[in-house]
Amino acid sequence: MRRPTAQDVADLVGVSRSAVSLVLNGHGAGNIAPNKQKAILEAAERLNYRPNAVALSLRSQRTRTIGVLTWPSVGGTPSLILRAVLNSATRAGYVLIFMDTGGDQEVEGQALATLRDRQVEALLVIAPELTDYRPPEPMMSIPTILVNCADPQASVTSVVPDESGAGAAAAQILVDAGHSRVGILAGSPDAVQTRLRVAGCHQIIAAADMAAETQFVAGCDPGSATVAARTLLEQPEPPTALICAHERITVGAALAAAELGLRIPEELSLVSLEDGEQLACQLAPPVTTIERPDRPMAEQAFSMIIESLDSAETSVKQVAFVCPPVFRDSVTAPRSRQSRSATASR
Amino acid sequence: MRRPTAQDVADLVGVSRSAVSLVLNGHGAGNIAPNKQKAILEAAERLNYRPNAVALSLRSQRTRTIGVLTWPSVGGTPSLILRAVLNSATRAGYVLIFMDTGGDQEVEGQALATLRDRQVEALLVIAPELTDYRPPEPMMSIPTILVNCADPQASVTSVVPDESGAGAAAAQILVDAGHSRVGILAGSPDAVQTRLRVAGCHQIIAAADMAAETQFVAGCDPGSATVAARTLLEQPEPPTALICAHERITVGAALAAAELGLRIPEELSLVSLEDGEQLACQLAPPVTTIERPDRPMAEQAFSMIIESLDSAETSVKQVAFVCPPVFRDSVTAPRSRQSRSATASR
DNA sequence: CTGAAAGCGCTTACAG
DNA sequence: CTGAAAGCGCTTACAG
Repeated sequence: MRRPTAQDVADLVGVSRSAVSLVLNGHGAGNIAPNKQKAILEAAERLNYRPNAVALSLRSQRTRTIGVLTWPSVGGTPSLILRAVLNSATRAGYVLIFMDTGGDQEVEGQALATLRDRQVEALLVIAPELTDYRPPEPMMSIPTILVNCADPQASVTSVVPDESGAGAAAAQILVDAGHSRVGILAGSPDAVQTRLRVAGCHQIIAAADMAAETQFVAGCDPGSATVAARTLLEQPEPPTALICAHERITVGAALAAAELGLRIPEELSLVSLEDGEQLACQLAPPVTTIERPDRPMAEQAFSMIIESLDSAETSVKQVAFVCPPVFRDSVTAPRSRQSRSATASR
Repeated sequence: MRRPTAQDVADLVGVSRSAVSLVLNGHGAGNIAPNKQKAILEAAERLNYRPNAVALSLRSQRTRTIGVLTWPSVGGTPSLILRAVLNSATRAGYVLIFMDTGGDQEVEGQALATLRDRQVEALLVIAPELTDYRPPEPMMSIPTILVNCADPQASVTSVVPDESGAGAAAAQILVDAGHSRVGILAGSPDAVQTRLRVAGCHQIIAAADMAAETQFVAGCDPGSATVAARTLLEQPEPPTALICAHERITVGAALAAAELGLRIPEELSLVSLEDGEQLACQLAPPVTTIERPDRPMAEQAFSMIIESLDSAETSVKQVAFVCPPVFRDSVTAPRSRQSRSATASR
C-alpha cells in the first residue's frame, strides 16, 4: 500500500496534479473553480494525502533540517539543552539530525560531510561543558552556532554561560551570609570551565578578603569529591562553607558532611554550580545553586539559527548568559557567627 | 557558491551526467572508456563533488533515515541508549531524526506524521524506564521497534531489560553474602518498572525465607530516598543490607548511612539497580550494581531494524535482556555473622 | 479558469 | 562504448 501522491489525488478528482498542488497550498482562489477546489480538498482528506517532504526539499531547495553535532556524544549532552533545542525545532517546523563528533577530528569530518550531503540548512554544535572549539574548515560554509563552547578565534557565533560570573555569584552568596573561610571543590584542573569558575570565585573571595582553599576533583565524581571534601573539612580550621563546581561534586560534599556529622546548613553551608542533572536540588536539604541556563541558551541558539536562515545576515556574535542563583536551604550564617544560645538550643 | 552537481562534473570533463553517475557508482567498467573514467574521477575529486542525498532519496525511494521517537523527551532518554543507537546508525550509513512524543497523544501524532512525511524507513521508540506502550494506529505501517517499553498486546517488536530478573539478581547477591534482613528502596509504587523489580526481589527473598521491608520513593530522588532509608535503618532491628532500585536512590541510601555512622559495607551492604547515570559506580566505595544493559539493548534494536528493512520479514518478537551484575565493594557478610574479633579489631 | 511543461539532482534502463 | 530519455514527487511559471 503505497503512500498516496498528488497524482493520486488528481486522478481521483479528475484534474491535473498542478491543480491539486495549487489548492493544497492555498493558491486555489482565482485559479481553480470553487467546486473543484472542494473536491480536491475532500479527495486529499479521504486519501490522507500528505506531500512527500523529500520531493518538497528537492524542489524547494530547502530541507528544513538542521544538523546537530554533539561533542563528543549525544550521551553527554545536557538533557535540558537537548530537549529545548528539539522543542524549538519542532515548533518551528524543522527537523533535527543528530551526529556525534566522537571528540575526534576524523569522525567529526565524516559527520559533517554526511550532514552536508543531507543538505542541512544549518548546524548546531553542542558541548557538555564549556570548552574551546575550533570549527573545521568545511563548517565555515554553513550557518553554525556553537552552544556551550566557543571558538577562540571567534569565527563562529557562540552561546555560552558566564562561567566566571557563576563562580562569583556562588562566592557572593557565601560572603553575604557572613562566611569568611570557604572551600572550593572544583572540577578537572585543566578544563577551561574549571578555570573560569574558580577564577570567578577567587575574584569575590579576594575582594572580600576571605580565606579559601581549592581542591580539584578530576572526574567530577561523587567518590573523589567525598575524599576531597573530607580533606578540606578535616583541617584544624575547616571552612564553614563549600562551593561545589558541579552537582556530582555536591553529592560528594554532602556525603562527606554526613560522615563527619556536619549538619547542612547549620554546621556547613553548601552552594552548587550547574545542576543540569538535578541532583543538588533533590538533596535533603535542597542545595542553593547557581544554575547554568541550559534552556535559555538552547532557545537563543535556535532562534539565532532561524534568524540567520531568514535574513542571510552573517555577523558573528558571542552571547554570554548570566547563570541565575536559585536560593534553597543549604546556606546560612557560619556557626561562629551564631549566638551561643542559638547553638546551645539544639 | 553552489554545491557542485553531477552535471558540473560532466561539463568539466565533457561527458554526459549519466557517464559521471556510472563511473562514480562503480559501473564504469565495460561502459565508459578508461581514460574518461579517470578524467571523471579526477574532476569529481577536484570539484569536491558529493551526490545530493535528497535527490538520491527521491530517486531510490530510500532515505536511509530512521525516526527516533523519545518518550516523553530526548532529555530523559538514557544516555547510553542514545549513544549506542546513534553510533550504530552512523556505522550503518543511516541518519537519525529525533522527535519527542511529549508523553502526549496529540504531540506524538504530530511527530509521527512529520516522520512519515520525511519518509523515515523505520521507527525506534525509546523510553527512559520500562513502561507499557500502545503504538498508535499509523505506526503499524512502519517497521517499528520499541526499546525499554513494550506493547501489552505484543503487536510490535520490543527490546526490554529483564527487570524482575534484575531484582532477583540483586536479592540473590545479598542472600549469597549471608544477609537475612534486607530493606528494599523502590521507585514509584505505580510504575510497572517498580512492580517488576520488587517482585523479582521478593521471589528470592521468599525462597530464602528472609525478612524484607519495602519503602517506595516516588520520585527516585536522593532526598526522599535518604528519608526512606533512614526509616528503614532506624528500626529496632534494622536490615543489614539495602537494595536500591535506582542509582539516585542509592545516593540517598549512602547519605542516610553516612548520617547514621554506618560504614559501607562493614555495617551496611548496598546493591543498586540500573545506574545509567553512573552514580552508584562512582560512590566511595563503588556500589555493586545490577546494570541495565542499555548499550546491548540499543544495538540489538538497531540491528533488528536493519534486518527488517533488508528482509521485509515482519514477525513480532519480544526480546528480554538479562541485567548483568557488576560486583564492586559495597557488599559483605552482615556484621552479626562476622566473628567478634573481626568486629573488635576496628 | 485550466493543463502541460520545466526543473530540483540523481540513476537506470534504453537506443544508437 | 556513449548520450538521451524517463522518472522519483513536487511546485511554479507559462501557454491556452
